[in-house]
Amino acid sequence: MSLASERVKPGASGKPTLYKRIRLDIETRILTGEWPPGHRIPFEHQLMARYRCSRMTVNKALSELAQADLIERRRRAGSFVRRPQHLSAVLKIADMRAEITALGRSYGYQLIDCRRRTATAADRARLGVSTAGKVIAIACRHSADNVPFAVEDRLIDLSTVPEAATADFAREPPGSWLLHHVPWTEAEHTISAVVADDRTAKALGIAVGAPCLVIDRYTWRSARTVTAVRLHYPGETHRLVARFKGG
Amino acid sequence: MSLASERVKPGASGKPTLYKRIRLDIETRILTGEWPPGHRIPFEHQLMARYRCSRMTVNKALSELAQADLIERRRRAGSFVRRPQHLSAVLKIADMRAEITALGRSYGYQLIDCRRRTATAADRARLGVSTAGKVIAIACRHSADNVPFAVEDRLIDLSTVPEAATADFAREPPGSWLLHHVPWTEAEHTISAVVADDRTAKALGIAVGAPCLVIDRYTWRSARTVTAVRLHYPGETHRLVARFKGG
DNA sequence: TTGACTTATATGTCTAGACATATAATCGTG
DNA sequence: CACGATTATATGTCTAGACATATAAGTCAA
Repeated sequence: MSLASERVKPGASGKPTLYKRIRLDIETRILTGEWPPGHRIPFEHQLMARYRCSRMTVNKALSELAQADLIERRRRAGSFVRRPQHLSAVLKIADMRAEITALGRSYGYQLIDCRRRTATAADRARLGVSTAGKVIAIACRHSADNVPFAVEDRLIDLSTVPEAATADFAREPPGSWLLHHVPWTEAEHTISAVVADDRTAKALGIAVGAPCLVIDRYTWRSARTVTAVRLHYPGETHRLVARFKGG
Repeated sequence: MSLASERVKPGASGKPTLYKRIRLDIETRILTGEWPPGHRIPFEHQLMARYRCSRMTVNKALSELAQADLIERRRRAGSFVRRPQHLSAVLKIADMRAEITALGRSYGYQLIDCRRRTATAADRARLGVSTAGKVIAIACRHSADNVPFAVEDRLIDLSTVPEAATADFAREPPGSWLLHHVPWTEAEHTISAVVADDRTAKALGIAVGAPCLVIDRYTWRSARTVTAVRLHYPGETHRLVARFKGG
């Protein structure tokens, strides 16, 4: 048996691949606190020696850890364990139709109100713009198996998305239309809880005072506001669920 | 000028690097709908030809897109645009103390109740285990600047984390202790909205019937349940915010 | 037609180099 | 001592190969 055979070979003995093992090793040390925030991770060339592999392999492991925000990489200085992030939510932008049909339920859509107007002061504040261009204000409802699923209250900035003026939002939900016509570069989500007011309760078919989950989403395309949307979900029945892996 | 100079060089003209450009190109086509869900992305060797680069470069771009769940890669078959994910939330596991101090507020912690017992049927159901081992049940409160921030109701499976029996949860919040002593491999979050019941209202110092944001978190370590925790936040004042980039 | 075997192929991982680039550390100078 | 120039170094990206592996597709026999 040659000396080289001591090296961990890919796929050897059913184990995960080498770069995954390196990643998991480091991740474990971080999550157990053995390497606390601020700790400098061994340099790539040190990890090369420790795992007897090439730099690209340790680089792949470290890059993925950096992508996951577990470590921070600084040229010339090295890689450092980051402070744990705040409790933060990341909600993927998705189409309500896709969301509902993926649950195996039939999708329904009703346009409640759609009007085009010059942005009011309130509109400008909500969109975070200072100039008074045209906007479209939309109120609509999404339902699953003919039961109200969410009500949507949306503002679209026509100066960013002029094509939206020609879209038929009676036929197509604005979320779907935007997702298919406007690439977004940045988004912000805020999740909160409220109790249903009269109008929301009526639209969702729930009691006034019942809990609602509220999601506010702002979307930008290269520093220009695209749209601001507020979604009300009935809190008793709707849940946001996410499962994810740490390895 | 040589033929090779036609190739996009790293750092040329202040542009992003090549693999990032490839990633952005593909991402844009997906997000605009030009490549709909199910569409097969050009094979790596085709992208090599199109961008005149090595396979490792396109592989890095595609790997990152796969990590972001935008595409799915299947051996021998190719890479495919994934259906948009459901509206799903990813909440990073973080320490409540870190979360509050990061907001520039002082952290406070009060243990309300802590008892060790053999798992009841309800405990087993909540933890998703079938055997009746020992558990620790904890109720506590986190506050920011002496104002209640969240109440926590937690169950720890002692058969997975026997060391927890010796921890002093009157001194250290169980979330912090676990984060520093137990590496997790998987987690699941559920966000919902409820109205405060009597006990919750009293602990949070809000009115009965006021909206609350509820986060349920389950944590596993390699197929064994570690802990189940339910957090109640006052919905009027607390918000989960996340900002993220699409490029 | 169906099931078992074979083959072709796209992705998954890895190597041993290379040059680019940001920046911490050092050195010199006013 | 303060500040600007230089240097060393760790990361960032890339190449042109290699072999491993899962699997779609084709082949052949029962």
